[in-house]
Amino acid sequence: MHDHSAVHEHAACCGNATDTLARAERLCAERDLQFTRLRRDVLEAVASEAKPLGAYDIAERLSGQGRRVAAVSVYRALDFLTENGLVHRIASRNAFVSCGHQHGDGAGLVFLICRTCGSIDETTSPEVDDQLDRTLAKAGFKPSSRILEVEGECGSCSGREPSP
Amino acid sequence: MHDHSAVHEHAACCGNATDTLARAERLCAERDLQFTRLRRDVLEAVASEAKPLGAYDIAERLSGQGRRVAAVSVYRALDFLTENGLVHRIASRNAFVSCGHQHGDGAGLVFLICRTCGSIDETTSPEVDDQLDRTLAKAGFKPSSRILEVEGECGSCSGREPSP
DNA sequence: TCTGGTGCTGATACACTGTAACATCGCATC
DNA sequence: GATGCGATGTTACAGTGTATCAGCACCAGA
Repeated sequence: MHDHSAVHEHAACCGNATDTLARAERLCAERDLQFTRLRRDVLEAVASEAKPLGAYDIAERLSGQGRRVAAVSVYRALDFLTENGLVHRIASRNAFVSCGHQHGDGAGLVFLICRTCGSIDETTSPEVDDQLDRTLAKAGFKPSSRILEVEGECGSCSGREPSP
Repeated sequence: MHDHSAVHEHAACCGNATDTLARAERLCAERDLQFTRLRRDVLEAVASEAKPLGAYDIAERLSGQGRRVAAVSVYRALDFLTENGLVHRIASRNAFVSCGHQHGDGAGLVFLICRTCGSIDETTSPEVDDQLDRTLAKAGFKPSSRILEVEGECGSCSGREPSP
């Protein structure tokens, strides 16, 4: 069903897809939102990859076997999922990853994008948030949302020799 | 030639376009690079707006009067300008702004994008950089580049009443 | 039960963003 | 002049995202 030959071996991978789905289901029940089949399938597709997926990739994965999922439907599902914090958009890649954490809604996320294996990790850093808030206040700027994405090499890949 | 009816009144605007061009000329001379007409025109277009411009916007502005500038040419010019730090790409908008500062090449920039007037300011913050480096080190991640973009309301706009 | 509204999905079309490939031009160098 | 190189022009196309309208399920209320 899905390719495991790649380099990544993140905890965030496949094993957690079911967790993510369960959490989503709970959250939607709490907020009285519909966790429909399409939304579930889109979330599952995203959650089963540590790499970010494009909307068209997702559409392709969900299509086949007599089912056709158009990209536009995927976008709508992704809008829903991002609004509810279940999925994050990676602006620098025009792609999406499932949210691995249960952070408070307001938490400032840092995305770590590995150039070598293509995987994405997310962290939070209150210290960075603090300093950033201070910087913004000094500039007289009232933030409402922010994007912080770092490209580089992840721990697993820098431990490994670069492939020849 | 260009619309001044808008809300913004940033110092970064129009008056500085000539400064930016002069700096670009100097920099290209130093590095033995060609500062061609197209590159100059693209930079001028970007520098004369505090708002980020899309590549197709730029192409449109440069076209007319018997001249036709295709978007692909604009992209090439933008590649050149971004590689040399004269222009920055705003990932969250798929758009470009001219670089207002003379920061060292490695400096971590923070882009402040105003939702109300659409203008973009840029700052740097060594403190944020410090904390971010620390966070990345803790995660075992070696950064090579990063994006930090904040959306919100700029000082001039939050002083002003919201338009009805 | 019927009816109307609301929210989700399907489908088509289209706009915007970005790249590939090849031809041409100008310029420096040999 | 011949050659090579970088920049630009041109066309075509791939990838990303939105607008719009139609159908469908489901629920509330008459």
